Amino acid sequence: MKNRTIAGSIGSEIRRRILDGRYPAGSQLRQDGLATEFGASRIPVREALFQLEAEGLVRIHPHRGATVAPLSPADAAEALELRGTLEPRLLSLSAPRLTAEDFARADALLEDYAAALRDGATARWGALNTDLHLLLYGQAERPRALALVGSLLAECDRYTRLQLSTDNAELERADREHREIVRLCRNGHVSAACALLTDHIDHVAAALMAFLGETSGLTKSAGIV
Amino acid sequence: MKNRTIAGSIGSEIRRRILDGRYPAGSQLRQDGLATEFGASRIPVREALFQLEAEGLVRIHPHRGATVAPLSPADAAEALELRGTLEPRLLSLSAPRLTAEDFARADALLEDYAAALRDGATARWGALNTDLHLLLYGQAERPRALALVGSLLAECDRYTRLQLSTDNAELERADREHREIVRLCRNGHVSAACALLTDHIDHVAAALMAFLGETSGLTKSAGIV
DNA sequence: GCCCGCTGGATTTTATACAATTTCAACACC
DNA sequence: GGTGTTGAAATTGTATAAAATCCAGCGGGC
Repeated sequence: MKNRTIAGSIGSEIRRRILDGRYPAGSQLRQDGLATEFGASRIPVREALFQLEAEGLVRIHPHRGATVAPLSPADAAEALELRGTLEPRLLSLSAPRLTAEDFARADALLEDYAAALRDGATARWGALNTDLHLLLYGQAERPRALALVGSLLAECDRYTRLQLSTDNAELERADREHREIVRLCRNGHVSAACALLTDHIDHVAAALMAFLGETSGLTKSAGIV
Repeated sequence: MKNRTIAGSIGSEIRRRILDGRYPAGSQLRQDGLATEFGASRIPVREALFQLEAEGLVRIHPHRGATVAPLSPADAAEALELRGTLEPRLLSLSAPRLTAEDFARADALLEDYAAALRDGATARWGALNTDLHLLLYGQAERPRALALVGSLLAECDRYTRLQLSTDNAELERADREHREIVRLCRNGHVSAACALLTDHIDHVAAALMAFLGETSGLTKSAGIV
């Protein structure tokens, strides 16, 4: 997964650190510091920041520097609302065309997911969740929507990571629902799978909103590692 | 609308030229040429290209240069499908909250639109259409979806511009539908406005698909000025 | 005849150096 | 005491130049 260009690899690393929380929401990203940290010049760093801004993870204020995109309940709600609109539609298109190989990969991802769950490796959870969702929509032949959903999943992971630091039960529920969705798709019950997917996203949204609501100081909790 | 940074203004200019068709789909965008053309260095050009890639107007192949994103019927269909999914939802949220000032601006845009129609100034059409649509969704409080729809509208303009070079009747129909949508919103008939908007987008999609289908060689017609 | 590796040229990518802009704190002034 | 201004420091934005990469064409080998 290594990028052929330094800017690309720096961008991947910064993205990972933002999703990790190592670069907290709202924090300044100084080009010079990042450049020396990665042992490169500032220009690849600049390009990486531009790319990340396009993904919505970074905000660039002209002549005032780059900051990690802030977290807000409204933004999380909108991201999940868009996911709820787009993902079931993609699944309904993709599910009938999923191949045996796709299901094999889905099973592997579910296994990794369960292993990460046992090990308490919440760090791996986000990527696995994204991979599984995108895999299920891969046969929809909607590349633009797929890329968009990928970006939305990445951003939702930022919020979910906050939530997971206090509540692990959601992960097991997500695991059960993922397995059931895959099972329904495999057996050809497309509409049932889509309905469950809708419930899945709605529930994630509701749980996340409840979490964000009770921890009223979002900016404070955004600093969690 | 002038950007504070050279990269921003260069990006705006390149975007305009891509939408104009002055940079045809698939054509190479050489950094050196653009830099000398704009009287700047290559670095602002690079940053502008990165930003445009994020908008989907440019594709960057590492170490192989940047090309204008190709036009394909499948891509147009997906863009319009997404618009058909997102825009009615946005309108239903925004329409009840539109202010008198919003309607005044909408009327002004409709006037400009009609003037451009009389003058045969198809060049201005795209921006006016985008402005009107975005204005109608402005009160939805969905910034992410709004930005996404703006990007989709820009891309749809690339296709519509091809179509308009041979068929002007669609513009008048669009004008009538726009006026009716605004009238319905103003009178509080939100669901009717949303239904009409859905039809509006569906019809644009159908007309565009028919046009793209009959001019089988899309790559050829993509070279139209 | 066909495939493979190599070299020349062009283009992108990155590094270094410089200029423009913003920010913040000290300070005079109202 | 509050407010506007002004300077320097820090940071970003841009230009110039060097390094890495890729592609096309060509010659040699099988």
